[in-house]
Amino acid sequence: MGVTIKDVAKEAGVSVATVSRVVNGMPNVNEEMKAQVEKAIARLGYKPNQLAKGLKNNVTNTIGVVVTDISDPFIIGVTRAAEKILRPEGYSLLMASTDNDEKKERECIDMMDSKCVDGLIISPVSNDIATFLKAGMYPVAAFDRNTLSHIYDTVYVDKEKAMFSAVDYLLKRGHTNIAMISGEKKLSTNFDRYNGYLRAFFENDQVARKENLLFGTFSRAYGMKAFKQLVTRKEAPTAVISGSATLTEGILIQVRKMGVRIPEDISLISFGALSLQDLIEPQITHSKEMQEEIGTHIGEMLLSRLRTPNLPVRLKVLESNIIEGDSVKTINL
Amino acid sequence: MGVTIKDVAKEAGVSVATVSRVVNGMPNVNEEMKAQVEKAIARLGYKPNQLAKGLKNNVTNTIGVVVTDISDPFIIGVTRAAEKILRPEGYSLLMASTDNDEKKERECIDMMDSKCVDGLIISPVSNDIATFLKAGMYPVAAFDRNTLSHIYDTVYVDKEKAMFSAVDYLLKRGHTNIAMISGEKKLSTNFDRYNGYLRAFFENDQVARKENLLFGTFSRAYGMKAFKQLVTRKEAPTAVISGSATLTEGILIQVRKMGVRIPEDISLISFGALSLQDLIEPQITHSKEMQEEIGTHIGEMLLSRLRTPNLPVRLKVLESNIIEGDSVKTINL
DNA sequence: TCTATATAAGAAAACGTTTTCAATATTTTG
DNA sequence: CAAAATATTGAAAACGTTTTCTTATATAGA
Repeated sequence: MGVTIKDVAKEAGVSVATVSRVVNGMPNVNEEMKAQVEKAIARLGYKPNQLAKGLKNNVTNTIGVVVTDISDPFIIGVTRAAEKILRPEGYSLLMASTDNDEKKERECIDMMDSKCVDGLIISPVSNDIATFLKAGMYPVAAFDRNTLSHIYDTVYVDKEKAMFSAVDYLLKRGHTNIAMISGEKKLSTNFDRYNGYLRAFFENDQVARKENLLFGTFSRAYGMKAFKQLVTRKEAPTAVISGSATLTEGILIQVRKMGVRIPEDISLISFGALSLQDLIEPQITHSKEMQEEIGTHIGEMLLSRLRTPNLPVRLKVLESNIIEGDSVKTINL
Repeated sequence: MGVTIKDVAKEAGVSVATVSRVVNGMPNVNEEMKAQVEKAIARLGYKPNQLAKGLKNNVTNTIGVVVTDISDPFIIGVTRAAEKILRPEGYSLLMASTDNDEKKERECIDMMDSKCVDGLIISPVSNDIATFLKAGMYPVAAFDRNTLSHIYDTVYVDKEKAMFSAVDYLLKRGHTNIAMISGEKKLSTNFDRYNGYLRAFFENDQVARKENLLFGTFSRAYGMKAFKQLVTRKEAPTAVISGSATLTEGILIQVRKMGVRIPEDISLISFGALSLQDLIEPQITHSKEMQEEIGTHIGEMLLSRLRTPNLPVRLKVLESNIIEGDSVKTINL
């Protein structure tokens, strides 16, 4: 469609091979010729076709990003941080949302595959992703879920520990009826949280109640719904742990709607800070989502593996501590 | 690298032409052969190489998205809405941020060009973008800036009118010392605002002051800085208009930091609602950014033009009305 | 039965690159 | 100055597709 290397060759009166050599800065090309060719390139405005280049060289300078939802602030934060690492190295990002749907995830990966991405950034939904991913055999970096950490480079926050800390924090302050609102049950991140939740109860010699663990979707809507359900129970929990910033937003909207007071009526701990945390009353006690750190690590891991493919598989576990606000009340025993 | 059409042909004992015909559902292929080929495809797990396909057919099923910053909530909102339209039709999104830098913008467009995107979504920075964009001649849909509305399909919010409404609203309530905090001065959107600002003063027989128009970047940091500067002036404005939700966030953080009261000490109108608007005191009087509407229109425009390229150029102008909150005080004259 | 027409399948060119290989021109060396 | 080494160039194959053009086979018409 546009100007091809052949056009440049004709314009400069040389062969396409020579033009290619000039374009790619190969040695052994006469200075005079080189100047000729460069002039022709400028005159015609030639840009190498990356499709053809990719087909020949097996390199597209494109990284696929397969995530749950590209409009989720957490995901965006991670992606943007990774982009900051990858873009300066010449990579661009091909993005697709899976909406936490295994079928869509598979489609996305197939698409990335057939578009020959050089690498993949993924927050895996399905556990058997490896079976249909291995065909490609390009570098993969996973985050937020640790189901694939034995196969692919992974960076994730230790959710078991984070949840343990949150529950322990609450138990130590006299809460025992502690609810957790989280996203899709099948995600490994939720299994980790579940374990952390149980361990905290176990170590504090308390007994957890099954009905206090609520799973739905990482959305405002579910945050609202779940919180409402909790509050209207006969034995409403004295504290709630929210699984993500987005869920917390929903919870807070519901809180205001129902006129519930935090922390007087119910205590709240959030996984992930709100984007306008500072402007909201009360300050929410939370553990950081660490989008920046995750994204940066993901970018760097991918980059290093693109350069030296047969590195050993790496796992980067980040720890997130509780940052105290004013949303937890101490109960007198 | 992976399984090619040649492998399938060999496996099925037919020619590549036949395989291609089967894959693309072309007529004139024997049922028996077809079954053979399909079995071979399944056995080998063949996926057509989109690079090769794109090279041959001039179709990549990829849409380039060249925007100021992929982590800006407004941009994300638009992009996600467009993705909802485009993805089901088989397109995926190749994203790049320009950071409002003309050079970067040009690089991004060149990159999209050389990766042979089928179409482009763009919020243009530079005004002479058309000169280096025309080479490609693929469908382009622009938003948020109207500099290219005579050349490319464009959807944008009438910022002149929106700003007029905001200023008029304030003037009618007794404010005359009205500041505006906005982003990069060179952007057309700011020129429109400037015009709206002046027109409101003119129609209300008031005189505008040049020093009340502040331009910087669409960032929290600039919102904080500009607001501080305004408030510490000897003749501080009685009202501030913020050019974007992100700027408003910065302003509000500064407001809290400095202990300024809204609207008692200073009134505020924001272009764009905060994501947690409902949770913040006071409710901010604002005009909607309309991300969803913009993104949906962009997606639909692009889609229709991909299908029928020689449609006349379309311009969709959206109107945004003032939504009243509690952040504007009426001054007794 | 012989020719005309559909139908089915393959061979090969093309898309825009890179790269190997062979050919030529230039320089160095003895 | 001849031979060997080196530097420069171009022709052509290859990457994985699609598609045009043949060709072979089957069906129909006379």
